This record gives sequence, structure tokens and C-alpha cells, in this order.
Amino acid sequence: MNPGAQHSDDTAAQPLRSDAERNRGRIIAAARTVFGRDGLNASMASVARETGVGIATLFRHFPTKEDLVAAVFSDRMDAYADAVAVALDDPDPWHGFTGYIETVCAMQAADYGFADVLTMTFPTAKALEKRRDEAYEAMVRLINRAKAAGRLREDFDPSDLVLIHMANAGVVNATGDAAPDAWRRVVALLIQSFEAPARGPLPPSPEHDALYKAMLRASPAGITAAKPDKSG
Amino acid sequence: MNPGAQHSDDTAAQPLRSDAERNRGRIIAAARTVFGRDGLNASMASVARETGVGIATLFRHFPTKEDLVAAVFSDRMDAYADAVAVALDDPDPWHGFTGYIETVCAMQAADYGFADVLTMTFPTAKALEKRRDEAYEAMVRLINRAKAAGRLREDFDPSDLVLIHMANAGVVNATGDAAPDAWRRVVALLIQSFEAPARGPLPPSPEHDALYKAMLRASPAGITAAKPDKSG
DNA sequence: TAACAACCGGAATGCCCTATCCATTTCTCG
DNA sequence: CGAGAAATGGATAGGGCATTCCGGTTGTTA
Repeated sequence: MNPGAQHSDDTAAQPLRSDAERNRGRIIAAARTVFGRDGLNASMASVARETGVGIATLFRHFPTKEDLVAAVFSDRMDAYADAVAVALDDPDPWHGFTGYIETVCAMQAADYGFADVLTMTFPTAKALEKRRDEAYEAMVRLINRAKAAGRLREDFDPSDLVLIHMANAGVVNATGDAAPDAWRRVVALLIQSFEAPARGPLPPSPEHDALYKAMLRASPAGITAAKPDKSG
Repeated sequence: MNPGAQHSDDTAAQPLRSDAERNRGRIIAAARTVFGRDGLNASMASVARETGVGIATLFRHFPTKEDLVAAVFSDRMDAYADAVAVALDDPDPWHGFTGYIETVCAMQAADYGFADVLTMTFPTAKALEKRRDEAYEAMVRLINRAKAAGRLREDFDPSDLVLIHMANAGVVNATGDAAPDAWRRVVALLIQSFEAPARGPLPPSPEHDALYKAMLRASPAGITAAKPDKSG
């Protein structure tokens, strides 16, 4: 329905007119602010208002809300992937591992939209998903390194990282501005439970497919189903 | 729980007509099912449909959605309070404590509506809040007992229980039917982190007031909806 | 069984959402 | 400068939500 307007990445099809190009950037910047403040359930109208453009302009640049979300969070996903790389550079495997968790959870707390994105999956937003997959691979290396160093419990599973983000999203969503640092305590507790030696056995991890389905579950159509949100 | 009581508070006003009385019970039963399955964001229309009554009938019995929620979950809150009592009866303080957490988190997983209720507060639903407060007091005793036995870390704070429920709600909400047991793993990890001796210091607990505000934040009007906006 | 209040269901209201339409404005290039 | 294509914004469609209105139905009581 809108063949002309292409998105970020270098695969530029048609050069945009200068004003369109400018607006596109302003929209993304405004959306970053709005999604960060209100989460993914912020309305397209509020993004348009924040940008100072009409609704139609917004939808011409991003035919669906999901497209906008993908554009806004693609660089956040870069930072996410970078965090793993940084963690892998840390000479101390355990410090790298815990630092990574803290970093990403802090990103969730600082950006409500990102907190939502991390626990969802958007099959149509390929760029986003590609970065997520790359990050996942690096995360596995990070985990194995920490285990090899004897600091991370052996039964830690990569999928536990997803569970952490879900749990953290729950805390961040529920507390919001009212208790903006509450998540730190929960994350600190979790990290202590990861440290070897394990204090006891754990129930099994969810199947990989099941977790994927779970992340899919949250995303369709309106982007967010329910979930509270903050108000001004 | 409370036949004969109209929506407006306490004393059995006038007895309902037999059909109305019957419908009231059926509505609560149906709402229990629907909220349990879909969470608090289930629509009033879907509750009416499940019950087999018209929308107007639903609203005559429960003038607002919050009234319905309060009616449906008042007995769930009884079970919640009971769980603390049972835990206090356990001769092993630590076993009682961990069993309590597992029980309540299982209640969250089994009833999506309850998962939401536990992390919200409804100032207008007095009965609900009264039970919550009673439970809180008993929880403090449970915690102190576990600490006295030397099994629970000294820096554990009653508010940590609320944080657990928020985190668990995050996992339960995100995974849903797709990975229905994922929460068990997270809760097991958290419990291991509670065990004395502590493996390290923790960031401070949120202020009591802040946590209350956080719980308030999610509830008003519409129960889960929220509005962004603030800039004109 | 008749009559009336209590009760019922479904249409209607008003709000917010994503997404589209179209008349108007603005850039660009000859 | 002066088209015409590109881009714009406000109105609007179409759907979901909680809540209300109102004409018809049913339990109750005499």
C-alpha cells in the first residue's frame, strides 16, 4: 500500500524529499522519547503530537506501528548486542556476566519500550530479530565462559536470561516512576542465585519453542495487549 | 461470599429477587473463569457472554469493573491470607516460608487475574484491601521467624515479597500458556537467593510509600488501561 | 390470575485506538 | 518562475472498551 517509503537501513530505494527525510528523523527521535516514557502501548497519535506532525505523516513513514517500533529500537538492539561484546571483553568471566545482566536490565528500566521489546518478538521486523539472534549466540559464549571459570552454576541455561528480562519487566512495569530502583534489588538477588555452587536443584527450563511462542504471544496487532503503563 | 449485598457496601440491604440472586452467583462464577484465563483486562462484555446474561445485568450487579473484580477475588484473597496462616503453622520456619512463596506464586500462575490483583491496590475495594493488610502482618511474623531460625538472610524485607510477586507476574504474563511452568524456575532461583548466609549485599528496598504508589499506579479506571500524554 | 415493581437484554453513548482518505501545501527541477 | 510530483495534516473509518438507557419480560404478592 505504500511502496515509496522505505526505512532506515542502507537499502535506500527512493531518496526521500528533503522535508520528508527531516521529518522521518524527527519522528524516530520523538518516538524514542514517547516509547521510552510510556512503553510500547503509547499511541501513534501521541507520537505524532510529540513530533509535531500529522498522524498521516507518521503512518506514511511507518505503515504500521510495528514498523515504527522496529525503527526506533533497532539501535537499542545494537546497544544490546554491544553489551554482550563488552561483557565478553571483560577479563573476569563472572564480572562480565553479571555486568551484562545489570546493563541490560538497566536498559529495560531506563526505557519502558525496550523492556517490552525484549520480552516480545516481531517476526516481521527482520532487522530487529536478526540482531536478537546474533546477541543470543554471543550470550551463549558468555555463559559458557562464566561456567568454565567455575563461577556460574552449571545448570544455568541461556533461556534463563529471557526469564530474567521477563521478571525484570514485571518489576519495572509495576513500579515505574514510583519506585524506580526496585528492580536493582531483584536483579541483585537473582544474580546471587546464579553464582556457583548452586544451592539446590532447579525446575527444568522451558522448551526453546515454548519460550519463542511466549514472546510471540504478546506482540500481535496492537503491539501490546494489556499491561499497565505509567501516566503523567 | 455475600448474598444479598448490593454493590454499595456492607449490610444486606434488601433481598434480591430469586432470579437476580441466581444471576449474581453465575456472574461471579463466570468472571472467575474469565479473569483467571484472560487476566483483568478481560472485557466486561466477555464476562457477560460467558455468564449468558446481558451486559446491563452485569453492570446492575456490579456498577463498575472494579466492583466485579473485588467480588471475584475476595475469596482468592482469603486463600492468600490462609496461605500465610498455614505457613506459620509449619514447624520448620524455613520450609514454611518457602512453601508460602511457592503457594502464592502458584496461585498467580493458575489465575492470571490474581497475578494482576496482587501487584495492584484498589483503595475503593475495602474488603480486598483489609485482607491484604491482615496478610501483610502475618507475613512479617513469618519472615521474622525464618530469620530467627537462621535460615533467611537478615536483610530480607517484607516488601521483597511484593517484588517477588511483581517479578513473577512478569514471567507469568509473558509466558502464559506457552511455557506454563517457567515461573517455577525463577521462583526457585529467588528462593535460593533468600537463604542465609547472604552471598552479598543488596541494593536498598524501595520505600513503603513508594511501593504503595506503584501498586496504585496500575489500577484506576479500566483496571489495566492507562493513558500516556501530558504534552499538549 | 392480575398488576406492579424488580429485573432483564441489547442497542446506544462516548472515548481511545490503529489505520486510511483526500484536499491542500511544499519541495524540486526544467 | 511555474508546473507537477511528493509530502502533508485533519477528518474519518472501523473496532474495542466501560458504562448507560430504555422498552420488554418475569417473579412476587394478593
